[in-house]
Amino acid sequence: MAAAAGVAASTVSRSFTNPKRVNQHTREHVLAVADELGYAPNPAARALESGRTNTLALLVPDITNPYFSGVIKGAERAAAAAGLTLVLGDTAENVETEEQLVRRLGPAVDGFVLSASRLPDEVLRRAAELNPIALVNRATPGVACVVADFDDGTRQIVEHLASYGHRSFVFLGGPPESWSGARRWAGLRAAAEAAGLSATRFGPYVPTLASGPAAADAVLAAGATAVVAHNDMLAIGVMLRLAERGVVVPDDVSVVGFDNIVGSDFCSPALTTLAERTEDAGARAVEAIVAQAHTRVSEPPTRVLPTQLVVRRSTGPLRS
Amino acid sequence: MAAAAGVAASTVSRSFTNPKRVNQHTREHVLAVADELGYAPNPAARALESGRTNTLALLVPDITNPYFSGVIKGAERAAAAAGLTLVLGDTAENVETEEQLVRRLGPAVDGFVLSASRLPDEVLRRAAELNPIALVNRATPGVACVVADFDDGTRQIVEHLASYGHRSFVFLGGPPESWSGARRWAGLRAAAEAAGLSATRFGPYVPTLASGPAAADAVLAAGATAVVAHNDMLAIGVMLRLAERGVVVPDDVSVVGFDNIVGSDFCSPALTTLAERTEDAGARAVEAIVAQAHTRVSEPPTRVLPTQLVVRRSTGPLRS
DNA sequence: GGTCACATGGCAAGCGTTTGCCATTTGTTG
DNA sequence: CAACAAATGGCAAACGCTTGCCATGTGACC
Repeated sequence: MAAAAGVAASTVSRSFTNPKRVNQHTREHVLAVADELGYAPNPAARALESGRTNTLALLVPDITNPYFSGVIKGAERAAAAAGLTLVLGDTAENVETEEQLVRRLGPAVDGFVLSASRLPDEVLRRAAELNPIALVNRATPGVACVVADFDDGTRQIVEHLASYGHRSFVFLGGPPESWSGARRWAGLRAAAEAAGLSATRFGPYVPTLASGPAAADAVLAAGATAVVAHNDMLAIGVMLRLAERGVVVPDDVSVVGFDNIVGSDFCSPALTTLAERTEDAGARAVEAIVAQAHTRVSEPPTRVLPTQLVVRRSTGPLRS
Repeated sequence: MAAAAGVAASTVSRSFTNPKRVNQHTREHVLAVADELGYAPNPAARALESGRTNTLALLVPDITNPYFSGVIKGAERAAAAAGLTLVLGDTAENVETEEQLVRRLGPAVDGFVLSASRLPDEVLRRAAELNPIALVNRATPGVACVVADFDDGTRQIVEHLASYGHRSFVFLGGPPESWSGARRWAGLRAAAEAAGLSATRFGPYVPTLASGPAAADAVLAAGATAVVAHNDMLAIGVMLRLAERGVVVPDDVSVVGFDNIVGSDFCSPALTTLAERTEDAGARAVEAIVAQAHTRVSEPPTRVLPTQLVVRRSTGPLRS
């Protein structure tokens, strides 16, 4: 390339990265030749020198889970806006896979967004020393994170149920390792106490459609009038089973989910659910990493994103 | 790293890439030290030397569209199995964005998987000269591709409707630029002719829930007894509107979708839809690229993946 | 014991950029 | 017109790894 343009490699380099350092005329010529040759600076060589790869990795437990689609999209958009390339990794809900990916990708990226990470605090802390890291819906001291406001969200849920006259509800728990699952239950319990409701936790359940029958049967056996499920998939699975058993939602039982996934709007009845701003979360996490790249601070910020209860047809008044 | 292990850099390198070239004992020691130090070879430096980045890019029109989740997951899995890193790009259903991404990522990756590409044949051909490319659900001469068997799939749909006594159906078309949309309609028309049914095409519609009302109303106005929608989201949108207007599916109108997305199983009534093997498609596309990296052939293969009609409750006998 | 093949480790030359430093040219100022 | 500063381009080192080549050590075979 340098030869083709009749200049030194350094001039080509500066034409791309440091315009003011070369004569405008020269620069135009270089760029013209580059365009003609379809030339673009080799990113690997660039990375070698600078140590910066202009690449970010986003790790999620399950790419196909629609809940993470929002995070992915938001991160992708923010990364593109910052001129960064996004590498996507699927940890298969598996701690070893996650750790391995962090290790393997480490030298190849400028930072990690870890969504719903299962990594122990200790491992996270160590990884954060090597690469900028931002957590989504997971918190650990010393690492930047973006979390949904579950305290407020769960309060909204409880008050919504209370306003319909419910005096108690059942929480169908998800995976025990889930940080957000723990936050949800803690929030629900606190809000229930504040509102004078009684809350019971069932489970843990694998939060999928397939767990619906077992969970629904447990709910019926307990004679509950309201159910809050770990996520929408489980909530929908429960509703399917309830319908099968002739139980009417919301007349007999009210059902609430978490996540507001695609489908929670068109299942039957449409599901009342707590919506998180997942795209925002992904974008903020990327921004946090970009900020860290500039200036590392000892105690990175925790951002709390608002949540909103989307009220649909799956909740209703307590049958008197 | 070399210093820490007390060997030369070349020995470290060979310990990782060329085990037989190093004494097993030495190698174990090197790997042990590497593990202790959390060391991993710098991919950028590796890429510089070899020109291979061990990275693949997957471009999809919309990451959040559940239809592509399968392709992403399949590609991710196949890439991981081949020791490749997957870079994900969202083209935002936009030709310029797609072209720009291909250009920008080109030197940084060993190949592209382009899912539902909107790029003109000419551009694709040119890009394929620079990087190995595999297309998913898009075909163009000279480029490897993996496509669903729409001819057979549409035949299954038509015969299914015919078996219920339907004598005609309406196809609700999607975006005019969609290659698979064109294949779907061509297949339906051919199958309809073969089976002696009459087929009419409405649209184009933006294939989302939101287009449901317009499409459903057109269907009702035409007095159709069966509808085949461009995809599941549109099909579900139509069903929601039909329910709103008191039309019973499948008693009054049968509805069929494409894609078998998450949610087609729990919408009401559950949707009869043509399932593609999207994970397989993603995996096969990655494999095609890996194969090309070894040996470039003049006319790369087209792989056709079977499709299967998933019959659920949204289709039924013609009301007599 | 002498030869030879083979196993193994080190040396050093790149790979394509970036960047600090120097040389040259051009323009400015007193 | 001298002296100096600014603009601009080139040179060369460095980034961390791979790999061809060479040096050394070891055992086998005659």
